[in-house]
Amino acid sequence: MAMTRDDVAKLAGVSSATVSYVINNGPRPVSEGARRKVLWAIEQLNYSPSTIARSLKTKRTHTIGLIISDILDPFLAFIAKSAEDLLLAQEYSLTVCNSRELPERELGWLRMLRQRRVEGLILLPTGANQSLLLTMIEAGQHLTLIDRCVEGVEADCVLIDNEQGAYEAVQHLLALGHRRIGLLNLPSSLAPGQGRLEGYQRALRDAGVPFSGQLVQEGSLTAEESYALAGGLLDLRPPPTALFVASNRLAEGVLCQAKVRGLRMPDDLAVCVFDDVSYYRFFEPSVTAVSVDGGELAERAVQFVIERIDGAYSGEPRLARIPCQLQVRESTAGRIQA
Amino acid sequence: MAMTRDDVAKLAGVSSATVSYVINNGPRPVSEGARRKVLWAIEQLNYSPSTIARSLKTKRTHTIGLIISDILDPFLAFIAKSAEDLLLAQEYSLTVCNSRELPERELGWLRMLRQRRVEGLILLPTGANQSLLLTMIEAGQHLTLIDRCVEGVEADCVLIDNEQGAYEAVQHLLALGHRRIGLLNLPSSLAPGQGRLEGYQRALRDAGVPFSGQLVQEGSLTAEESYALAGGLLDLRPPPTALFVASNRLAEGVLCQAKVRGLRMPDDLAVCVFDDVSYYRFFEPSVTAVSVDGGELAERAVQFVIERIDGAYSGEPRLARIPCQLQVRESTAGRIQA
DNA sequence: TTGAAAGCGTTACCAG
DNA sequence: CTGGTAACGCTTTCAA
Repeated sequence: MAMTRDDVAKLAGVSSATVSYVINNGPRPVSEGARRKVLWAIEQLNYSPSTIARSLKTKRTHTIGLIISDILDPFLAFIAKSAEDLLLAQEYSLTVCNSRELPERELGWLRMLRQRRVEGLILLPTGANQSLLLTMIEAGQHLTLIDRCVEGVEADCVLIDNEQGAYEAVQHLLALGHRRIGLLNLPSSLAPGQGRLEGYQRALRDAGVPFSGQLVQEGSLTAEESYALAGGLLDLRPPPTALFVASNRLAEGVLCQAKVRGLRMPDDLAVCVFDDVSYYRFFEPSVTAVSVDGGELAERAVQFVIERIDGAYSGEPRLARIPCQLQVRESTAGRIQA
Repeated sequence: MAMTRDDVAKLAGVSSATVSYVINNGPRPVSEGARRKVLWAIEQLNYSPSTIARSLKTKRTHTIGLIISDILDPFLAFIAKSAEDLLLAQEYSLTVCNSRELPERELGWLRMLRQRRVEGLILLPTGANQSLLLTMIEAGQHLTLIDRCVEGVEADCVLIDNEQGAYEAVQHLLALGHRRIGLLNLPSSLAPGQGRLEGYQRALRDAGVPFSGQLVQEGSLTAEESYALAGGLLDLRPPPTALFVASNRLAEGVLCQAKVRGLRMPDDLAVCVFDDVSYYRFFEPSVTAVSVDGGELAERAVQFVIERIDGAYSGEPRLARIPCQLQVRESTAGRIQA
């Protein structure tokens, strides 16, 4: 059913090489007559060239892979979308994979992408699979890590300034007079959780407020889990007057608890979230958040990986750090601003 | 840098055919000794087989393509994720593309996926590009349409029961006593908008409430646009007492307006949205929505396409219709239920 | 149980 | 300007 270049050549009455040259506009010129015939034959046969055969020959796939933990996370979805757009403009296509934070699944995708010979890889790593990553790098795979580094893996990396973002958020809560500030954190075994915890601690320290482990809970992906963890924090006696929540997924649990318990924000509970999500603006009350420009993150990651592919850069691993910005809204500041 | 099967064969001291057989577990048996040597050599060389060469030979890609309008739409993201999971379990991988509702972009992705020889295609169509779709089908491409049909294109199709969902939603608003119900709709030129409009109209008719074109606005993707359209509806004199909003993206504009104008839901304005999104549950007030099981939609679409590929089904185009369910919450019913 | 070899659909080199 | 042809890395048939 599928036509090949030979069919086109036959119908056009030229050689298959000529067909190639008109399709690729080069590398050598083709007479106008031949070109016309070829184009006509392509049209007739509905011929579509095979990327597969082409890749086998040229050893280029024009594909880059992106592994993230979960496309349902609005922040990650935005990164994926931004990366797709940026890459499309450079004639690359993007294959997006969800690791769900599971090393097993990450491993599977890494293998798969490797077998597909992606030319570059952008990875939000689980932290495991170091040995495969190392052998891939050694084999010449261009890799850019995002959001987290991986111990022992030297690669370009685009990080978020977690410590700074968390510091500002907690400082803001402290400035409002809160002294009993809970932290619902990502696993502190991973860099983002680590950084956010450090920012939290430093802010407390700078304000002379003692740190209490009781006020810190850690968890991750599922909605049920975050709901339960938030509940644990709110059950403390006395309860925290403010919560700093380390991610939008975790925040769902908190907002849910606030609703169920009838807590009014910010009076009964002030809430500040790391990761700004579109609906926070019109939430009731609107939600104070630490925002990170996902587009910028995607841009740096894409830039790093494309520069490696093009050979525009081939030196030491680079590090980019995306700054955060605190968006003060009603969930902490009250109806100060709409 | 990248090893080939021949390198492995050489190192293992066997033929390249043998290497193939151990990698693929067949189609013929390999002696334990040879197998062991091959495995060892693979390990040594960090060999990773090339999907590309394999595909060229076998004419199978084990890839299916999914084109949706926008991965940032939580409903679509959920479909993409569900499809990925389902396909992964059957050893297929999924390539997700965003058309942004633009025929141009859709065309580009269609061509790209065709060149990549995807074995199946799941498409949320813009409605354009019919001729390419037809030639692809004619060329044997397995296609499943989701959410909308395309005029003149005969393919398996998984639709949402828009008319029924909209009918129930509006009926619910009517039952609460609303008579001036605005509709913020998707473009009615597309099937979903069409169906939702029809459900809206039928509900009014059944209740003996006259239809007023004034109360209907149409628009689509961008946040700014939906905000403006919602504003238009709310500026009517007298304003509608209730709004039925045809999608979660459109609803952002409405919720935003409600906040800015200080409208209290449901007293000042009752709101019901088509598409249930996770945060509606803990929104303040929680948002009444028509929910559609995206997982089920994805499942049917994947099933259709895989059955075509396997040859398990090869008859007439099939149609599946996913039912909707009204989730009554506070934005219409008041604090009746938490 | 094994190896040799013929393709798969391209690209690009080498002669004309 | 053009056609023939040798790869690219793999699978699988055919003979051994």
